[in-house]
Amino acid sequence: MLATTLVEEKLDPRVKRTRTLIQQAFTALLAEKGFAATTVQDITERAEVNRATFYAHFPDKFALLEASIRQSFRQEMEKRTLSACHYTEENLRALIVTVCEFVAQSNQHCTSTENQFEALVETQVKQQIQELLELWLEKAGAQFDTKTAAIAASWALYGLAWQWSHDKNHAAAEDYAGKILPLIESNLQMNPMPVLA
Amino acid sequence: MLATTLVEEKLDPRVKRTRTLIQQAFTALLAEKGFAATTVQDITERAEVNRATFYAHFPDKFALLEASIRQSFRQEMEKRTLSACHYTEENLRALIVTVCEFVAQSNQHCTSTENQFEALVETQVKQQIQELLELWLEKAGAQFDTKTAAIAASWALYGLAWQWSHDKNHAAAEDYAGKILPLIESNLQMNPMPVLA
DNA sequence: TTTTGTAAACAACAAGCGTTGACTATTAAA
DNA sequence: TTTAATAGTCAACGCTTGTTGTTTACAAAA
Repeated sequence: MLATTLVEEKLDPRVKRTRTLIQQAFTALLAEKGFAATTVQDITERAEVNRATFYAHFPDKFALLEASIRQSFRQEMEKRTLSACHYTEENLRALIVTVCEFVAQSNQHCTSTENQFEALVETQVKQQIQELLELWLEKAGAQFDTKTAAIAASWALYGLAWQWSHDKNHAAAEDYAGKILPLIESNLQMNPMPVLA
Repeated sequence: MLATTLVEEKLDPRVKRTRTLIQQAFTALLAEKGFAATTVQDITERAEVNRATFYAHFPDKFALLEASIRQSFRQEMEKRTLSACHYTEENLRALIVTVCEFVAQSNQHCTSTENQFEALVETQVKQQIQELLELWLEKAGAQFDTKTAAIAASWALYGLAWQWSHDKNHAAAEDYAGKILPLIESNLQMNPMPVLA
């Protein structure tokens, strides 16, 4: 396994090229055939890279997906400048919408029960939500156990977003966000009493 | 795939025998080698059953695990007569303890990052928690959206249990249950104001 | 430019997976 | 007891996976 620098600092141009080719091929195949149906061979053929080279960069196709998901969700959050800011009700609302839309979009790539795909998305997204919420709570100078609150809130949020996205005729993400906002807030202890419609 | 009756009603004795053998072999191997290291061949050799027969009963080893988990968690709940009763703070506390202990015990079978194993446990356990909580809420005649509340609570509960079980020197399950009880209750809207230590 | 490290290509490997078709054994009903 | 249905066995298949050893190509330093 070649050196995998998370921050892409001074990277051998060959490495950069190969990774880009693999990522592009993967993204395309994901849209075409879905995750389960895509083999490592498919990816390397499309990328015009040797199969052994793939394994020099990623342990398996799951690791590749993991990296893709993490990157694209992070981008989504940065686009909405979520990571930089602090806790407000409006920021939380924006986060909920972001998660809902991201999950909904992800699930287009997986036919019915591509279990492993969904599990990977879940892990990556949840982790980033949790980190963000913990940051918010600490910035807000919360007196209670911020870690525990962030865990509960991130799981609850992801679960609700997942369910919403699997509801075939779901409301607009913005409306749903309004509905579940007090519920998430109660996990963060940011309001005294949640009221669910 | 042979007929898979969830309730074991009038089942060909050969089928019964084969399934039992497979389940037993699987359970043993899980304890010995962990899930990832166990192959279908291992299972069928141990069970003294042809490999093709395995595929007549389960699509793959993941489906087998799924069935095992569902069954054993259900048993665990029944042992504590959780499924039969209604919502009380004490029952919720017992549920939390049950989940914590089950997750902790499950994770003994998976070395470090057996990701797929954990994901399967998560799905099965969460689903059953959710069903139970929804039942409790409806029995209690809740006026709000019980489905949404049950989803949030089950995800939050599982997430907290998971984190607790991965904390290498965690407190006793009973103590932890006491700590997070108000948090879970707030998702179920069963108390006005959670206070986290 | 030459040298040196290292990425990528290539070919071959053992292993596991999931499926198939022909044959045998068991079950439950006529 | 005979018979029809079906569960199980067996051997083989094509395919994907992850790995390895060798050779070639290239990037950055001397």
